[in-house]
Amino acid sequence: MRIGELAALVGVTTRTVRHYHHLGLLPEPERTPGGYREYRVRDAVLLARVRRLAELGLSLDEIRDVLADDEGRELREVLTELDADLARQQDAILARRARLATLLADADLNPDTTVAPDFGDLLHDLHPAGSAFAALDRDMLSLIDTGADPAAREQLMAMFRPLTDPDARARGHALTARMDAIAGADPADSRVSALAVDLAAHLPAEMAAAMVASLDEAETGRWLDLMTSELTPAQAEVLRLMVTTLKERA
Amino acid sequence: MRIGELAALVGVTTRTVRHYHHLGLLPEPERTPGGYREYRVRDAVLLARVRRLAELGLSLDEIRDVLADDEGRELREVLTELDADLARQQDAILARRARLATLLADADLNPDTTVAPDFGDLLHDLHPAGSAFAALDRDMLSLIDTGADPAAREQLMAMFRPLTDPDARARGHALTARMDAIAGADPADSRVSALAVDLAAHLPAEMAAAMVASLDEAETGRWLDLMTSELTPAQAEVLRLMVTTLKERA
DNA sequence: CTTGACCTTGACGTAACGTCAACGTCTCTA
DNA sequence: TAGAGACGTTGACGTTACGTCAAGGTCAAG
Repeated sequence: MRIGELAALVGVTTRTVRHYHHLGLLPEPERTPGGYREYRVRDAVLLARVRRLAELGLSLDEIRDVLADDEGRELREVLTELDADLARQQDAILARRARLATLLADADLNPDTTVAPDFGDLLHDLHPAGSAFAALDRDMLSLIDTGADPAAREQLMAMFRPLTDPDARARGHALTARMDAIAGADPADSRVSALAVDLAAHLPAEMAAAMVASLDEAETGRWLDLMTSELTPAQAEVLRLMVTTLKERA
Repeated sequence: MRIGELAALVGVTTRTVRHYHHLGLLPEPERTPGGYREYRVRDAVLLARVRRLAELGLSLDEIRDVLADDEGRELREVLTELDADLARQQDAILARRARLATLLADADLNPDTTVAPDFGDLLHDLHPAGSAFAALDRDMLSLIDTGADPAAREQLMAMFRPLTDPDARARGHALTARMDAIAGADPADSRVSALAVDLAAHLPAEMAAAMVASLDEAETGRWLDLMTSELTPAQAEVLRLMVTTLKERA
């Protein structure tokens, strides 16, 4: 038997056979005077055994270990471990398909794949279009959202619910407009401190508490720096003053 | 923000971020005078979006296509296709775990992973140890077994059942011994033709029919050549004569 | 001024083969 | 007997999504 026939017999390519030779998974057979590998039935059996293990999902390295280890107890260990690994993969696929299903069901309503559907709607409603500050705020919130686990996200949504009421939304839009208006103002402008106080008053109590608390945690405390570094001096000052106000209130 | 902070924020490594730059999945930000990449919140949002799609199982190439395509209809297509792919993977894992389970359940009884457990037992019983001919025959049969689908394998097992009866096994062992005995004989030896006739008589009718039929099929017809090429001239002659006898009987 | 943490580009390594390239061998046929 | 076509040989690069050095530059703190 030459290599093509062996490969066809076992259902692999000749490249695969040579690869297994190279890795030492299959012994090199005798050569004909012309240099061709000459296989016998035994080689086909050995190759078929390697394929069986490979199709179970073992890596070629693992297969070599198993074959070297006199096929005793090593095999059970590896197979058991492999089964556990497959179980994990099953769970992972299940989770991914679940996320896919909600995404697909919602894709028509909400073409923004950045963020969970419900939270995406919320962000979309909350802020007026065409505002640089609103864009930044939306980015920050969607970032926080993507980094959160489902429980934390639910908590986050709950905190925002008071702001989705029509009256609150109108007040929010007005505040956003004032933030845009002072973009070029002096940080000492009297409108700056006034806006900070009004913003602090506008935030629901729970949200204010969460924001203050987050400032002391290394992982979440950076949001204020991140935002101020992308705002004008006056706008940054508004945020800093607002946080000060929130702290005093706590 | 510098690259390390961005990466930590989104939960990836800096290498990943640079990789995405290289592939054009994430725009290169401005550089500081020192040559450092300087990121803004928007970049974190873009990176998070890429990660979301990647974690769903899209390849980076697919992600680039999706992002380039104005996020319209392309996304639905890819996601639907991905879901089908995941479903197939689930089935594959399920099948592998099933095979694993039977292997694990049987591994103590039968340490031979070359062949299905039940068929392995059968082969082990059928032939005496220490016979070159028996070894070759076992190899051939296990090869045929690994190449067969479950239905064909069941059929195969059924054909062998008559040979597992104690009397039949004793007769089979005697025939194997005779085959070994004539290894060095002349192909014209009278024991050769006698053994061929006795072998033909020993085979169950169904098996004989299957063997004769297989000779005319390109895929399965090679078994005779494979075996004779690994036997002594006299033994090969026995097989050829046996096949002739079977053909005449049909 | 040094240290240490962070950044830069460049390049090789991973798993399991697929896919040329450049060239020899074998078998069949004209 | 010569040529064609099928098949074999080794060698090396491509694939995926980064991990992991290497060799060096930048920056804040002590």
